[in-house]
Amino acid sequence: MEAVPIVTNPSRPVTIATVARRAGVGVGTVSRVLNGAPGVAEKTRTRVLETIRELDYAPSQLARGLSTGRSSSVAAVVPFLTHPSAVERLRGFVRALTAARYDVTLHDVELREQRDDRLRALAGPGSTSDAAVIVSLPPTDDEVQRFLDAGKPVILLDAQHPLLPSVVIDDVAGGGLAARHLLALGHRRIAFIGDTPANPYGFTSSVNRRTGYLDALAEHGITPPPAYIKEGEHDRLVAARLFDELFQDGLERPTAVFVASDTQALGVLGAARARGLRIPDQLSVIGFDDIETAELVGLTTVRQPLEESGRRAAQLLLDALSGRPPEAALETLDLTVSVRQTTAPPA
Amino acid sequence: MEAVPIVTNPSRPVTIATVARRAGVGVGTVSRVLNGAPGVAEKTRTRVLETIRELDYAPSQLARGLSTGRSSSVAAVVPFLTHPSAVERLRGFVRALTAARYDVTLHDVELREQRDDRLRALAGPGSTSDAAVIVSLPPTDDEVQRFLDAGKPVILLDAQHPLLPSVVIDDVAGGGLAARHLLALGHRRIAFIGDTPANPYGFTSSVNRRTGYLDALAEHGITPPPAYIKEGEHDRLVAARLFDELFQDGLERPTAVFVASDTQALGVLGAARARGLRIPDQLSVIGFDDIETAELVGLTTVRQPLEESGRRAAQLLLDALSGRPPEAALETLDLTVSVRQTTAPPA
DNA sequence: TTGAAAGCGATACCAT
DNA sequence: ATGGTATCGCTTTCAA
Repeated sequence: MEAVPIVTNPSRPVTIATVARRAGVGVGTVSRVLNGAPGVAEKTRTRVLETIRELDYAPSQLARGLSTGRSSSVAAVVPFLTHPSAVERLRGFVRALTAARYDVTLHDVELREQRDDRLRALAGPGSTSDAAVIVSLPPTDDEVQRFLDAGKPVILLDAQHPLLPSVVIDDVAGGGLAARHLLALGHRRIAFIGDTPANPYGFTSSVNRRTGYLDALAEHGITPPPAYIKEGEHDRLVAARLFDELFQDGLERPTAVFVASDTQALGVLGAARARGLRIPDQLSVIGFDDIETAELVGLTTVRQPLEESGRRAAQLLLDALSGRPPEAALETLDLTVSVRQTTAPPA
Repeated sequence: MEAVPIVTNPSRPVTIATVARRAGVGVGTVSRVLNGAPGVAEKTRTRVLETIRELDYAPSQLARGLSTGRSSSVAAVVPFLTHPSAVERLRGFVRALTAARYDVTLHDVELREQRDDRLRALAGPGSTSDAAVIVSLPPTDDEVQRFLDAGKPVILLDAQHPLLPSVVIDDVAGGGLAARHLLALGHRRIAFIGDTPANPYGFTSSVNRRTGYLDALAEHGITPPPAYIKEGEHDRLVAARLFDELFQDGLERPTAVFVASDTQALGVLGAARARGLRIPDQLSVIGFDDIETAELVGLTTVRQPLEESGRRAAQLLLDALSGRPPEAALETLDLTVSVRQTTAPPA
């Protein structure tokens, strides 16, 4: 007794020609039906549709793309590992684009070199995607120019460039928000821990948040000692180390610390716990971003609408793709302070 | 004075023909160079390569795909929002596939209906991807058959099917691990909170973990009262509610609870805190998965190698794509207990 | 070693 | 309203 073959359909793959033949029409007609083009008799349309169903036919996206010059797919360049916030943005982006029947190809960037390669490849010819969103990575002028030359719409999300539509927040204002929250509670000795300005990706949010923090303090006539400002690689453990440095020298201890990202704030929280510091009684901590974990651990933080930012970027991209002029070159999202359990008046 | 046009390259896009013409060779030769095919004189190859560089040419993936029948892209179907663990798996997967020069298209699935649509579309003709990985979603026999018919390799990650290579863990063993950790600490009244077996996606890990838990308890002659076993939607807040139910009736309070996923365990932790329960003194909590947040909050949990599972799935997929026979139809990853701060001997 | 030409599977224009 | 055909940009025979 022979083994029953698993493959049900050993025949040639069904193409538009198969459908046309079977339905007794030309390929042009099938194509019209497929694309809802006008000028097809109702009776014909029905017959074709039926044949399509019988054959379980679906047009090759590849062939369609080659023919039309559009692939219905967009690229998302994301620092996947380094930024949890990027994942939440991506979520909003993918959802909105899926709803619009676009595919999203994911380009994880964790190394400087990858970043360069990806941007170069995506902008060039040969790339499959119709457009791209770049998350948290400011492109250089040359890179932008390449995209422009290629005629590919690009949206910047959490990054900015004069020639590209961007969805951002006002980091300076956000830094001010954080500092003022602490000031309002009565804190005067407020430290800052953030990302190094010399980071390989060109992230600038941390420095801007620092500026906002310094401005707010200045308004209150406060100039923090240089030792209150610690910057290092955007990493939880590095942030913990920086926090510990605050306790070395004969430095007067801060009563509060503003950490420029939740990821780093989480590290600070851990380090503070390790020191036996009661939070918020002995030390207030405020983060920035409001990633999901922030809520889980009760971290007070400056909230930016991460998922919504993804949706907005998607919308701008869809606008650009449909040839509509961008509503605004620069879209700035609102910030609020999510007050939770890590901030309180100083002892 | 005229405005300087931004567009540097108003000319027709550069194709393989452009390169061929410019280099004074046929397109076939350029193609051979592009693909490292043998039989090209070194001198010719150099000239072509140079021309390619001058023109900043890159072959159209679309055209190449249409011609070869392969697109160098694979689909990843992921319950993005419902499972944080899925993101970590995806990370490993994307990394490995990027290294192998494949594109990954992301298919977020949050609704039952989306799940069905996506699987159907990806298996059918017309789909761009050469293969697919499906994360945490067990496909039906019909769905599997469609993939098989289409000749598209599929790997299941955190899911299982007799006809498909799968990367999984032994959930029953894992449940046992969790229970035995608590038993070893001296606990006897151990509750269980998990995902509902009737979930719309067909996730089965929770029931299996429950089985392992029950078996381990039975080995110690313990049969937990039915009220100790709570199941509901896989959601943090739902888990918190289920936990609260443990305190209703005249039920003898458990000294420990095994929660079938970290996401749910985080909810339980919150609910316990809200009740003023000191953890682990008054109550031990152990989760499952070891997502990143688990470490941050100090949750004791059963650890499965999430990112590595993604890498393994990628490897299996690459094997399948290169026609090598799958090394094993079923790959089972190791589990360990990450002991942190939420478990201790009962008071 | 190389060039020419036939597909790959769609779309879109041109007749009819 | 519909069929036929050129076209998209590449790979891959087939000759030379």
